[in-house]
Amino acid sequence: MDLEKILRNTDFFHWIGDKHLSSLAGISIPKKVGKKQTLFLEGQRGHAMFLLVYGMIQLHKSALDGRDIVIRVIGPGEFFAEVVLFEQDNYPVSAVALEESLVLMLPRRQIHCLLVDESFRNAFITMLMRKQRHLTERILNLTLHDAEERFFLFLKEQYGCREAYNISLSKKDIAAAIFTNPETFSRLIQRLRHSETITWKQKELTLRKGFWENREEKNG
Amino acid sequence: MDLEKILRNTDFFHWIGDKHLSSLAGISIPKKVGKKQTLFLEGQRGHAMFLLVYGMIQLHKSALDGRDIVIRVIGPGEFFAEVVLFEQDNYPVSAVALEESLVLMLPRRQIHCLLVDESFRNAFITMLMRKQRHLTERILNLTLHDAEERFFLFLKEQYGCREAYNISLSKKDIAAAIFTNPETFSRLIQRLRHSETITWKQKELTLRKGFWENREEKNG
DNA sequence: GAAAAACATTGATCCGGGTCAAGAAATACT
DNA sequence: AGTATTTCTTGACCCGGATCAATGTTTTTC
Repeated sequence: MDLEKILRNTDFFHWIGDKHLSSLAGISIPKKVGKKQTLFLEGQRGHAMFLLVYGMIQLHKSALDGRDIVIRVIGPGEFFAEVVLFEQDNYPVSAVALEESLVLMLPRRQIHCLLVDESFRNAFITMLMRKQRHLTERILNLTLHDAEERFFLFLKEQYGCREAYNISLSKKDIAAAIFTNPETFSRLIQRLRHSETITWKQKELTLRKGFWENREEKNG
Repeated sequence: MDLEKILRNTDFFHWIGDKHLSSLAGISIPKKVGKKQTLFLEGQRGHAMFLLVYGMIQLHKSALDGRDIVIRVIGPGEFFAEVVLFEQDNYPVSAVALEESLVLMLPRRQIHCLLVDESFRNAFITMLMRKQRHLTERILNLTLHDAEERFFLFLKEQYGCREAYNISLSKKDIAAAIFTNPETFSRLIQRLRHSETITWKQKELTLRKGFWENREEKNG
């Protein structure tokens, strides 16, 4: 596996000069995470941020009453846990692999060195801003969309607008990602099946032809 | 008014060397914003971030159906609209003053120059991370607390844990900030009045003695 | 100071979706 | 394989809070 190539393919490292890129590739540590395995726990100390190469990672926070809230689901090419580079040493969320995944660990020290380079710095900060925007969208999403809309937004964000999907996540995990529970999600799926909006057997999810186009008009 | 002193008093600029601080004070443009006045609109072009000196600024986003969602309420000493420094030129939210406020405009160009300095850079990025964490908390808040809890969290965040508050915000604005509507908020207030948890006439809000202490036990 | 506009309260009604429970189906375990 | 455990589905029930509507109250405006 060619780390340098992987890094190059993320939109983030696209901007970086070869010199920095290869030095980064040199210091990044690849790590496989099996399905349901925990990468780190909320509150744990840590000195590295991560880049997801393939797979899917769920970031969640635990409430005092034991409930878990999914903050976001990370897809390939995305960074996470960058908070640990600066503000504090403890991971603010827990990270669990929803599928078999490969991550690169990027140690804090090296990232700090790279920040001296202006192009790297700007790319890094831009990435942070994009995250912030994303979280903002999620708040919007949460308050003014119902479960159905959140489901399709989830599909769009994680896999893009397609007509057929190969879903390896469990329904339970999807339910959590769209802030609902398995029961409600199951009912939602039934409704969509009956209205012939979707079919879903095993891992094969397909949408009614022209689904996204019609949806766009409806929502502007 | 001594800009340099104001800047020095924010936790952010605490770290900055005098040299940078005064150069920043030199380039920051103070601006008064009257109650209900708009500082900028979602989608508008802009090249400056802001620091709130006093007052209260509401950041909100408009949905397609016309509803407005409050992303957050900015208090004195906080930065906002920093997204415009990097990722894109357009403000992603609208900013309206909920009370008479004073802001400092910090033009993008100068901020970029300051980022070359390591201590400034680290403080800046740390500030971004803190925001991210804050948004994350807000998502948690939204999903697992009810209106009552959100109200007290709002009080705590905006004014701290006190027993008496002087509230200049309208109930309507508070309702929006805690993601509910005026009707529900009004009913909530009545409930709290009857259970003798609070009194609230005019701008004077007072909490039952020992309110916060008892609350802490209850919530861990 | 009167009219208009914005804000606040209260009541009646309704619904999305959370919770509890119990069975079915799929996975994992030895 | 057969059992155990987790996941998924379905039904019954309930509740927080949104919505609509009507009225009272405060603030703006001219």
